[in-house]
Amino acid sequence: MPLPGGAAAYHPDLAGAVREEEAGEAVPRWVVADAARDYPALLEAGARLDRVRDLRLAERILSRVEAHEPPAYVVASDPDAGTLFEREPDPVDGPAELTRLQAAWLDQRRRTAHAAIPGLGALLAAESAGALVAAEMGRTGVPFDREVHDRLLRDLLGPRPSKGMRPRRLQGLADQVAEAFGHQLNPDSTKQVLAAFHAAGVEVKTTHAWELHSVDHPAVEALKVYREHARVWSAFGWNWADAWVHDAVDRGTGRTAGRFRPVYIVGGADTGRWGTDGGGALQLPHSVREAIRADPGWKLVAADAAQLEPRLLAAISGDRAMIAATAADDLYTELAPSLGGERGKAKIALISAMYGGTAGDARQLVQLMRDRFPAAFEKVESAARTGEKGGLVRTWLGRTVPAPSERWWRALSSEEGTKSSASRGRFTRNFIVQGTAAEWALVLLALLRRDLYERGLGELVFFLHDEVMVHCPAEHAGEVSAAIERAAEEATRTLFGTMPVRIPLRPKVVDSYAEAK
DNA sequence: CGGGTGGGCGCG
DNA sequence: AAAGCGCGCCCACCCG
Repeated sequence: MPLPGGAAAYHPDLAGAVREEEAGEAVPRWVVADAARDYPALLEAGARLDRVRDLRLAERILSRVEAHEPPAYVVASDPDAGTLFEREPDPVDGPAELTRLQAAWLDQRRRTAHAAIPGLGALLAAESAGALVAAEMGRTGVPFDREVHDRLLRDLLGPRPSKGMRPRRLQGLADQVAEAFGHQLNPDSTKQVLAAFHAAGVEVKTTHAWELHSVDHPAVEALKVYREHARVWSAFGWNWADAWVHDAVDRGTGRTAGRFRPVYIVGGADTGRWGTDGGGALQLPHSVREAIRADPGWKLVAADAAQLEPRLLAAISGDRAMIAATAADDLYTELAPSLGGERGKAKIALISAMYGGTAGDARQLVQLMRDRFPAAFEKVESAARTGEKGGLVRTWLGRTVPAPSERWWRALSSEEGTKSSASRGRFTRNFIVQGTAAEWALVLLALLRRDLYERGLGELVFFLHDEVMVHCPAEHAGEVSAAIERAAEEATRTLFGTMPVRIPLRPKVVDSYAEAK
């Protein structure tokens, strides 16, 4: 499917044709050049796509899969190479764009087969489904109550100030910081704050909260509160709402309702996690979440996967003892007897193993991991070792790390080499876990999206790494909760078959996002 | 003056 | 300077 604008040249009503095909007996899998670019216009015209292959997203995944070997298309002995266009379906009398899309799609299909990675087809399908979800959620938006948001801001900051001024209470905090130092200064200026601490005889290297934590000076507390409030004001305050919250006309009632409409970037992170382009949807502070509210008569069903990454580490490593522990709702509590005795220690042991932490208790707790869960430990260790040497690692379904840069290889033989090598090792160590978690979530989204649509239960409105949120009529909330739990189960089976790993998604029916978690 | 970078901190 | 992963966003600051 080429871009809607250009498509009009040879199809006067693309959206209409799409609607017709989608309603037909055999639902197609559309080949799209770039759903993020092309799908919103179709949605606007009322044409929903059920299944697609997104060539742009697939290309990125494939090119990284292939980074370790010569590209398939220059391998002369490849029997497919010469037959590419012979296998092409009916010739198309369309713009060159269509021919190019078709060739690109066939090429990707051949390369996918050539890569011989069992999960790769599923990954490409899931990534493409993600593109649909992202566009649909971006269009739908998160239900958002501007009045509640305004009240939260006023309580925290004081009334909305005129342009160029700090809110009253924020200015009060700035004054407190200045008073504590005994002179005027801009608390937003690291340079000035650092100089002020030095003048007061406090020899800190940075003004990070964690470094100031152990500093005994009256400015510390005021500065901490100032920064918290300043962040809400600048990144999630009135100006943010003006830019990102729109009014939507409520179905039925005709009332207008606020909708926060971020722009999601599918696969924005190397690990396959999503990013956002403006709007800060993935960093919404807890302090403003109360403003995310269901419409009257509707509910939000918010669900998050507890300890997603360690559960996936258990699965991808095949560590039998750890897989058995995933039967528990709280993995950390379950593993505490084996990992340091307390829940908190078990958590540090697992997180440090996945992140490559060595400080404090971590080193010792990671040793416990090695002793008690050797297969899980070896999985992340070997990923780290591979990365340190410049090797490539993959997620369960085959998403591959970007190859190290030329600069990285050059640095390897220099003074800096040890540091960059260790850093790369921590990245690849974490990549296999975070990346597999991202693809589990993608599969979940794809399954849930279809189920919600087919049964008309509600709409996906938010996704955040290991959380999903559905907005639905109150009477559907129970069914939506069940659908979410089922989708999680099905996603787990899709990735891991009969392996007895458990990855529960816990739905909670709420009126406001602040009540979730 | 406008773009690029680093500090700092929000989220998972 | 997190001891340890992945991001985005804002501000101050620097440089051309």
